[in-house]
Amino acid sequence: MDTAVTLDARTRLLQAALHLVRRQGWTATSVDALCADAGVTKGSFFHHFRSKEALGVAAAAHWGETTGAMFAAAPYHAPADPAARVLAYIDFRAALLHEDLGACTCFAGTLVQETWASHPALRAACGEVIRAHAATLEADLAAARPPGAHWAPDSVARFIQTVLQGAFVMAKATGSAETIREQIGHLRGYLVGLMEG
Amino acid sequence: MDTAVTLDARTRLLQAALHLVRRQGWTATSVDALCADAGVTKGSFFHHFRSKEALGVAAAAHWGETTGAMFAAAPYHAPADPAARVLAYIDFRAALLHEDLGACTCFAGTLVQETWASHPALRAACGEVIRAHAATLEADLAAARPPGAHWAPDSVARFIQTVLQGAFVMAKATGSAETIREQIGHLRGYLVGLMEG
DNA sequence: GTATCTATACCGACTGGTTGGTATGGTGAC
DNA sequence: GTCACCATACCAACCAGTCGGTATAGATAC
Repeated sequence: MDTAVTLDARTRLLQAALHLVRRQGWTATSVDALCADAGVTKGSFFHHFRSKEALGVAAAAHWGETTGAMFAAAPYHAPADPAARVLAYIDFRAALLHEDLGACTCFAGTLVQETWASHPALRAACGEVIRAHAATLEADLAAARPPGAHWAPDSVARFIQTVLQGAFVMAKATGSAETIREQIGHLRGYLVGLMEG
Repeated sequence: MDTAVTLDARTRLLQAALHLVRRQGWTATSVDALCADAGVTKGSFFHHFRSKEALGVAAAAHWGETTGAMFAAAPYHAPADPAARVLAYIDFRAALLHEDLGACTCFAGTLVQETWASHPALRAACGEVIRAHAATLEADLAAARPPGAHWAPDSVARFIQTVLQGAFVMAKATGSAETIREQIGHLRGYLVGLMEG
């Protein structure tokens, strides 16, 4: 028993990265702080990761895997109508929100905003995670697209992520997660308009 | 002559902050780097600013003033129809884009994403700059709102900023400013739908 | 059974360099 | 003189990363 609490050091470091980087940013999160949060020593850190950047790349992949599994198992796939599934995804994203912005905002979006110009490997890893998540919406959007509509499913999938990422920034600026809910409402209205033809 | 090049040290430091923070982020931009970029010494830095954080607050205000003056003087206010003015603003934002993301993305959005939890003064300064810019759109949106429409001008003004901020994050993730243009296209379509009633 | 070998996981003191910030001194305008 | 402005030298704390070493477990040999 107890295996859920006693994770291996590598996984604890990845979780510490998600925890601290979402709250403090990448540069402000030191290797020592990551080790303290994970309850491991510096020797252990550099045994598992060649560098701080390598941990960041692995953490982005870890973020993609854990959130990917969570979304794959979520109930919004249930409706028979593809347009209803898209809107159920939007409502599911809204239901995930709470006032602790450090726990409900996007790790990849936060990380890439800070490292896009200086750390190409981190930029690529974050870009891939966001692209892959957006891609999971394309099939439902394509099926929900009225004949003759002037929009592309992949472009709308990116727009959904754009609004979410922007809402996270705006929420951090206003200090309240309520901002995100408001913006998701506008996004929902736009999608309804697109899909009802 | 030559006054445009020989700005005072304080202004050069503020411009250095805009230049470096937009490309490297807040924590990764050191006081020494700011001084080197501005061509001043550390003594001068701490003569004009009590701390690095104080420079950040002043830089956010400087960003609000310079961009505010630029938008106030922009041609998108010309159309007689308020809905046309809103769409002209959107098109103006699109026209400002180019491939150098470090020069066409938002200083306040970049800064607040990194400092919202750890530097309350910076968070407040960035939040105010973004709020003030969004507020400049409210009058035109209110005038363009069809009678009986179910949207609030201030909320839509925030949505416009949300999409722009999100598009900047997505552009950094994909590595191309073309992403921003695509997202602004969706935003334009949503606004047309809202304003034509 | 046990001695030996090998690989993985982990530890924490240490290093060279950087950080934000300070102390102090100079210099030109009024 | 004095005061705003700037320069230089300096500091303690902190940074990412290194290094010599230990602990443990499984495989192989005899």
